[in-house]
Parts: sequence; structure tokens; C-alpha cells
Amino acid sequence: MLTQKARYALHAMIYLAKKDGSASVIEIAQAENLPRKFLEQILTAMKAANLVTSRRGAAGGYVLARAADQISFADILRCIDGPLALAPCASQTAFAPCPDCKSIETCQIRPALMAVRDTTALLLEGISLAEAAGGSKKSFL
Amino acid sequence: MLTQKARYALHAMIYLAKKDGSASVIEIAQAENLPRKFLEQILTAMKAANLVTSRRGAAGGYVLARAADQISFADILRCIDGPLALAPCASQTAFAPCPDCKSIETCQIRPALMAVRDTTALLLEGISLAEAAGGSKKSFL
DNA sequence: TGATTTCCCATATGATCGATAGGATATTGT
DNA sequence: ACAATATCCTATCGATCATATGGGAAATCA
Repeated sequence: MLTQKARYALHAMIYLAKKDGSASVIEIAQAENLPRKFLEQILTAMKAANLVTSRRGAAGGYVLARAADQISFADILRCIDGPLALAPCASQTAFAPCPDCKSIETCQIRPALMAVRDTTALLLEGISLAEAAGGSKKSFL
Repeated sequence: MLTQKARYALHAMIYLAKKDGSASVIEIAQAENLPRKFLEQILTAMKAANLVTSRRGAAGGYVLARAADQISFADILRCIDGPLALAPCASQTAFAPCPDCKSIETCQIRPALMAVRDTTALLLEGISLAEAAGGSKKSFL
């Protein structure tokens, strides 16, 4: 399961994609019905991951750092919820042996977890904010 | 990410699949290097889900409730970590609207989450204890 | 009867989730 | 200059969950 924070992040980012311009935290929070201060944290994380840029002061706000079709669900989920994989040993972006693992080579659950990671990463990296906002339903059906 | 508990469960069940007979908690815990009392809880859950049967007393222990090729990774993971889906609204076995969801029909992240659920469920339901124990690597490559 | 084992319930600790609060800092409009 | 508006930064908080550990009742077998 994703965290609520991650779902908030997706909604906020899709809002920015549709807006195609700057939007303040307050604007996004009201439009998408998200807790304002919590959203602030989320956008801070998105900025740290270079997915959005920000401007301070009156008439400030957040903008997508790249075109909406160049930001994937995977980008967003990774920076909020961490790796997509079901176990550290099956992660490409944050590989680590599982704490209790004897041997990565002989592990009998890893192949399955790798297969799952590969397919979910393929899917989530293939879905962009532009597609989600537009509702094209093309690429993943 | 799976919980450690879920990984423990998979290892324990694969051990039972390879053993093809009764094994006590202590035996499994020692063989797979799992905390004994924690494993006890896990096997209780597996029994509640009808994945294993048990016998008490001396020479007691746990046995798979079905043939090893009739128990999938999905069966085990669902009863330890819950639904495979990334959100309640994308779950087949435990569907529910997300707490903050306005409308399931117009949600712009749900289609993606459904696609992910479908593929991971397909994979994890297709991987049996027998396959994992045997290491055939056939069905998911 | 005594040893073994599952079963059941309770507790503990640390981390994580989902927020909220307050104020510092930057920018804009008047 | 100044007030209004925003982001930025840090701290805290309650609830839940993850990861166990412990004690003892009940069943089974030699």
C-alpha cells in the first residue's frame, strides 16, 4: 500500500500538470482538499527531488520542473514512499541485502520479488503526469 | 516494501514445502534462523488462513494444508501484509474507497494503480511454493 | 507422569504515519 | 518603507504498526 502522503503527492502533482503554471500551496490544498501544512512538507520533498521549482513571496508558488510528460508516477512515489521494490534486495534504485538474508544468490524468494519489481517499475515509469491528467488510458492498457 | 514478517512467512512456508511433512516451530526457526516466538505468531496466521494445518503435543508441528504447487506467494503475502494493491480503491480482495477520495470514477491515479495491481497479482498468484522451492524460474521469466 | 509442542494473551520498544504549530526569510504591490 | 503573501525550517504530537519477548494453558505422545 502507498501512504496517504504519496497519494496526496500524486494528486498535487497532477494538479500542477493541469494548471501548467505556478500554484501556491494554499491553492492546491483547497482545490484538492489536502491538509495545507502537510502538503507543504510534500512539496518540499518534491523540490528536493528536483520535480518542482518554487518561488517565494507574494505571487510565488510551485511549478513543475520539467514537462508533464517527463515526470512519471515512479519519480513521485520513489521520493515519498521510497523504492518500488517489495524488498531491499529486489530494488534497483536502493539495493541492499535484506537484514536477515544469508545469501542473495541462493535466496528463494528474491527471483519472484525481482519479477514484481521489474513489471511495476516498467508500468509506473511509463505513466506520466500528462497521461494521468489527460486520462488517455493508452499506455498501460 | 514487504514487512519482515512477510519475508519470514515466505521462508517458513518454503521450508515446509521442501520438507514435505510436519515440522515444529523450533525446527523451522533454527533452520531458517527466525525468532521462534515471532514465527509462532506467523504460523498461527497461516493456520487461520487455512494455508497450514497443525498438530499439538510431542511429535506435533505444522504441515502445508495443500500441495506445494497449490499455495501461491500471493496467498501468503495477503494474509500477512494485507492486500497486494497500492491503494484500497485498487484492491480486488479488499476493495474500499480511499479515505480522501472524491469520486472513484474520476480519480486520476486509480487507473495506474489498477494496472499495477493486475500485473503484480498475476505474477504473485502464479508463483507457487513448489516453484520457489524447486527454483524452476520458469513461470515468471 | 513428564516431555514436548501448539495455543492464547499480554506487554514492550522503537519507528512510522499523518498531521499541526510557530516563526524565519524572501518577494511583490502599494 | 511597509504590509501582505509565500515559501522555508524545525519541532512536536498522538496514534498506529513493526518486531519482537514472556508466561502459562491445553493437548499429545512415550
